[in-house]
Amino acid sequence: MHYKNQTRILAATDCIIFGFDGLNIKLLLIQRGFEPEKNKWSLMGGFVEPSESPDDAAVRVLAECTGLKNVYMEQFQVFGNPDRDPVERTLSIAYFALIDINKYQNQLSDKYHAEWFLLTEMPKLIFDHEEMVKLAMRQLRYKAALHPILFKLLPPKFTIRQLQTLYEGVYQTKFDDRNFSRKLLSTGLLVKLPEKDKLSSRKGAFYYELNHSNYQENFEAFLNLVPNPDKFF
Amino acid sequence: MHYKNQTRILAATDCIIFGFDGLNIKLLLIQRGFEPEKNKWSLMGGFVEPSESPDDAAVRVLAECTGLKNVYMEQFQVFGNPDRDPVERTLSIAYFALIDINKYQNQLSDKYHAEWFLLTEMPKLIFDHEEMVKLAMRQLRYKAALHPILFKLLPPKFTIRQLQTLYEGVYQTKFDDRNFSRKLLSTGLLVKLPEKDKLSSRKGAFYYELNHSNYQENFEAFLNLVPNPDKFF
DNA sequence: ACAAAAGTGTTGTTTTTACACCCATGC
DNA sequence: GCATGGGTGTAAAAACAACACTTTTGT
Repeated sequence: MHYKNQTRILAATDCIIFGFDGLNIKLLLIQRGFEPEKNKWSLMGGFVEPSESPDDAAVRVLAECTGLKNVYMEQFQVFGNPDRDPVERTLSIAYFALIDINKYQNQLSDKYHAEWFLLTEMPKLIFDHEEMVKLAMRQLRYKAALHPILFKLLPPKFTIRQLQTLYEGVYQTKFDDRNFSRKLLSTGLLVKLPEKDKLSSRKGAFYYELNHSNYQENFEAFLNLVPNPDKFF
Repeated sequence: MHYKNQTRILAATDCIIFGFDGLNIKLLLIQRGFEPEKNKWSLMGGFVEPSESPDDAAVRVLAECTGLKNVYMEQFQVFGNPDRDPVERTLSIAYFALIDINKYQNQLSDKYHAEWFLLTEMPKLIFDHEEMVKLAMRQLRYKAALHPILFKLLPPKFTIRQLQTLYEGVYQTKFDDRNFSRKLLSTGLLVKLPEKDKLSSRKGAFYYELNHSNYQENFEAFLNLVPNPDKFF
């Protein structure tokens, strides 16, 4: 049984993969492996297979391209202009993913020619992928202003300074150190570790890790680590 | 030119249409006009046509079913389990819409057998439409806690009491009258009109309307009309 | 001893909450 | 004149923003 007189179209997922190099937000891009636009820079994407949901497809594609599983991913928008893909009509369900850049070991970078790019040094992308990046970045700012998602970009142990640098990179602004760390610590999301990071200063800065049960419980609660967040959208 | 060895699938939009009857939130449902599940209750939906984006399709379907244009609509989630439609695989891009229930004149209710339902009196729905409704409601609560979208459910002139009843309906709780009206008036979104609504009390309550330029400017700003919003998600 | 980053407290302001009484009117 | 919902103020608490100095330690 099937529906009559309806047009079936391709469905794909594309994923904006964010990482943080300690100073700036980066995007993981690949050189497209097939025609058209072969070897042009592109987001990681792939078609939705018959047996999988779009979410499944996005997870699979990410795993294929990066070797990573259990990654934070969020569906944020469908891109569906009839002519967005010149070959044939393709709906793209767009996701953004946040990964700890250290976990991405370049396993597959030869195969896919993947590379990290600063947002300011991003090459031209195929199709409507630049628009996707723009919207993903906006979505990231929006969501991160309310919920503690940026932790997903950091290694398990991190200093408050690293976290603040991350927030400052995302919002392209400076936050007051004292207010930032006070707010952060008052959330109860962090556990202070006995070790210090001695790489970035003589004195050394204490490492923290997430209190995972608190983190999960408070994930949906509205946080306010970003002053006047709406001015950034 | 087309992509080889890929499966094309149907793409549809479904729309959760919210209205407010002065006391409670309602949903507009229709009896499905074709097999399978003909005459079962369903969300308003339709297939995405070759020449239109999903957003276009959602707008068209809403106009066809209700006669309404320029409606507030928001894409909120793709539903794509391979077996969600028993006939054949169909992706559904889900939207929610907020309409002034008075504007819906039942123009087409005969054709589509459309009816308003309280959430508590909703009939069984086809496919995964009940899950869609649940998620749409959650999305509505989330968004309305931050942005002044609920105004879209009211007529152009309304009293503060009506608005508060609306918020109380959405969050199923009572708000403090004085705090609510103070917060609301302090947003600068409202303009007091000289007329009063005399229907609901002897004294009469002043009507307000939106200050449209302020409204558009502040739409993205985070509001706080709902105390402890996260407890509702 | 000095350079470089870490860490920490106070104060004034704003925002939020909780709470109770008078007002205007139609009947 | 009374019942009904409309409308308003205040005080205490909490959250927030602005701001500067001391600590640690490797060189």
